Amino acid sequence: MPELPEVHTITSDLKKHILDAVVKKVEIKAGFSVSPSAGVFKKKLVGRKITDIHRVAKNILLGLDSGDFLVIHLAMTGRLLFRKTGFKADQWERVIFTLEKDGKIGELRYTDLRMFGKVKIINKAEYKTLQNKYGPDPITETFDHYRFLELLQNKRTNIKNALLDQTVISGIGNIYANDALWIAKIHPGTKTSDITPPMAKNLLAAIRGILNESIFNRGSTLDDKMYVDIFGKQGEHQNYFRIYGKAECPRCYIPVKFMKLNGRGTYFCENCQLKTDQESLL
DNA sequence: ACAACATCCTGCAGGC
DNA sequence: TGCCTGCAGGATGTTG
Ligand SMILES: [Zn+2]
Repeated sequence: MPELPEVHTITSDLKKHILDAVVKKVEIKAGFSVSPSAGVFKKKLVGRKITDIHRVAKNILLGLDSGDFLVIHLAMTGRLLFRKTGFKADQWERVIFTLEKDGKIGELRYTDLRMFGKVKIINKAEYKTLQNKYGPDPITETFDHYRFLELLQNKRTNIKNALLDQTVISGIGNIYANDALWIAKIHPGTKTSDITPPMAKNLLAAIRGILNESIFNRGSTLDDKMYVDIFGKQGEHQNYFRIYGKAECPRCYIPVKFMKLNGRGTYFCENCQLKTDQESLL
């Protein structure tokens, strides 16, 4: 599923290929809703130049020369595919943007099997609101583990659920939450109130480490093949998962435990992931 | 106020 | 074979 590394990969590829492109045509497929509704959406987009491309949390933002932003959130099954006009139709096409850059025409296709994703145009004020609702970004923002711990402890829940809360820290999804907790040797069910500064330090380093590693590997493509880059190519980081989807702990060589935590699949090792500060036991 | 739960939707796997 | 159930999980709306 697209989390920070996958959205980062897509955003940086888009920056290389469609920055300064002009939107020539927009087609919204039946059954899919954009915001504002189709007529206004097209009017705000056709003829506009894409002057800026960046990521906010798991959103892809395309800044327009009108001052508006096209915001795309892929949720779980959304894809952005960059195709030559006439390239065979993709599965689950929802919105087709025809773009012109340097006299060449191409298409940016938003496809989404389950249609949980969002495609919308927002103005500058709404952009500010969007930015402000998220917790700090572990890749693009500098903050220390004391600040991180403070944010975590604003939530009275377990640590894994807090990591998935985008208002605490942005960009982490279920896969990297599982793996970061394994790297930091923290049990996913640990209450945020039981996290100590050394644990927060390890965890923040684990989060930054695993996200950067996945960015290097161009993201993770699961067996469902849902995440691919803008050229339809799979990521590689699924080959380096630590605990997510694993049967055996790579540190202890014992079976991995699986449970549902707040409704999400949670993998952990009951031997090396504890609910206490492991340093303090020494 | 806020944590936990239900919901949106489709495709696929597993059981009978 | 084919029907049914459950599962996947990001974000939001609802419940307690
Ligand atoms: Zn272990």
